[in-house]
Amino acid sequence: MNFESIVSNVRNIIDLNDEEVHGFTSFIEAKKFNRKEFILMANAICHYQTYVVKGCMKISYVDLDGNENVVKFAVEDWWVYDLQSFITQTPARYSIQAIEASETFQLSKINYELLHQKIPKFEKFSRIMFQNSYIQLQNRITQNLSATAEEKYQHFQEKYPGLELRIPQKEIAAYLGITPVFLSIIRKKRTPGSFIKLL
Amino acid sequence: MNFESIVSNVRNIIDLNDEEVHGFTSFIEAKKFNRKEFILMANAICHYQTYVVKGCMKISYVDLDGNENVVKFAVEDWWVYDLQSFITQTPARYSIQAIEASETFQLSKINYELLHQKIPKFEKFSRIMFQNSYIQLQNRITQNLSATAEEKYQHFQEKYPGLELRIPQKEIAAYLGITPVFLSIIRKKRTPGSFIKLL
DNA sequence: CGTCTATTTGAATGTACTCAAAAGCGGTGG
DNA sequence: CCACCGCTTTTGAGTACATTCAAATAGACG
Repeated sequence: MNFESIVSNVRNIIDLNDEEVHGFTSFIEAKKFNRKEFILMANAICHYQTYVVKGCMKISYVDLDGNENVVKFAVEDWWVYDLQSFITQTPARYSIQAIEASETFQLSKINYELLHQKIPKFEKFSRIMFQNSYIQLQNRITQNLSATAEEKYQHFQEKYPGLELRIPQKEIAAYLGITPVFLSIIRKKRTPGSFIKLL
Repeated sequence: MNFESIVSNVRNIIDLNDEEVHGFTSFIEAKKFNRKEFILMANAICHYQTYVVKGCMKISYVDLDGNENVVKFAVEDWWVYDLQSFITQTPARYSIQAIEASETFQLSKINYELLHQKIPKFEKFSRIMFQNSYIQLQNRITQNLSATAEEKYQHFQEKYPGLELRIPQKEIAAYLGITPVFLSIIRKKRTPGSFIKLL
């Protein structure tokens, strides 16, 4: 099992000696998901924090009109979970689903508590994770209030470089809050006839 | 000084005996603000958590196009502060301004730390405040992604009952992410000619 | 190869914005 | 108390942005 990426992800936030690294890795479990497999379904309890080693997930909900809205994508080196459900162990508002076949590490709620008891400095890690989630949400709000669909698409590309080549367009449309049809039009507009111009 | 409302606000989340109530109230300061006065300006450090006893505040930012976007209103019994700036003591992304003449209680960052040392159960209070802020943000995102301006206005009315009668319409428009002109049209449409129909 | 889903294209429609002008409203000073 | 000033709200016309619906095309997978 290769813990390299997840350990360095944690070490970006808190220092860990070798013993602590071993303590941490003994609490996490490797798990693979197939394309389209659900990690969490809405209204279930979120039992895991999931770290994506390889692949892509989406966290989303279906609104009253039946439209799916994607809150965020989680690609390599991202964490994903329904924060509220995980912390309070109440039914999740969101579902989490693999868009690509994915490899993950998961930290269960039980091990999460044990980890904090055993290595108290993970309090800081969790607090910063929480803060970062909050800041990410804020950024989405500030952008959605003001930006046009085209600007939002550009933000998406900057936030998730290359992801537009990996996943279906309708997932991106659900993230941007626009229809797949309109996203198609935007993308066409953004592709100047670069090839033809060379003739 | 009447601490009744703020103490019951805290007691909705954690139990406090009389001694703890006294400890808490000794850390907070009453402060009044005039209409249009700034509690916090963007790029300054947020030194206070502010609890609104009476009046109305807005927390907002100005985007690149020069448009003001209101993140939330704080009326009676609401807390308002730039969470990120307060916790990390870094420059604020948002500014906070009184819309009505307002009476508040403020908890400074320094007293916030002392309070947590002296009465550790305030850890829980802060954690829940944080969670609630997070959930509020989530709700805004989920609504903004899917709802039309008219639906958003309805949500606003449900979230802040009667507030549309107290504050200028342009503030509401800035909250909804639409122009004041368009909000005027929406409101007209939502007022069926009830009086005339009676004739 | 056939089926199913995703994407593209076009026309018609709806939603929200800009600009400009007029009307309303609150405060201030004479 | 009234007149005036500045700011907010309303109204209308024209425009831009984004959606719906339907049909055609392209891709993915067994």
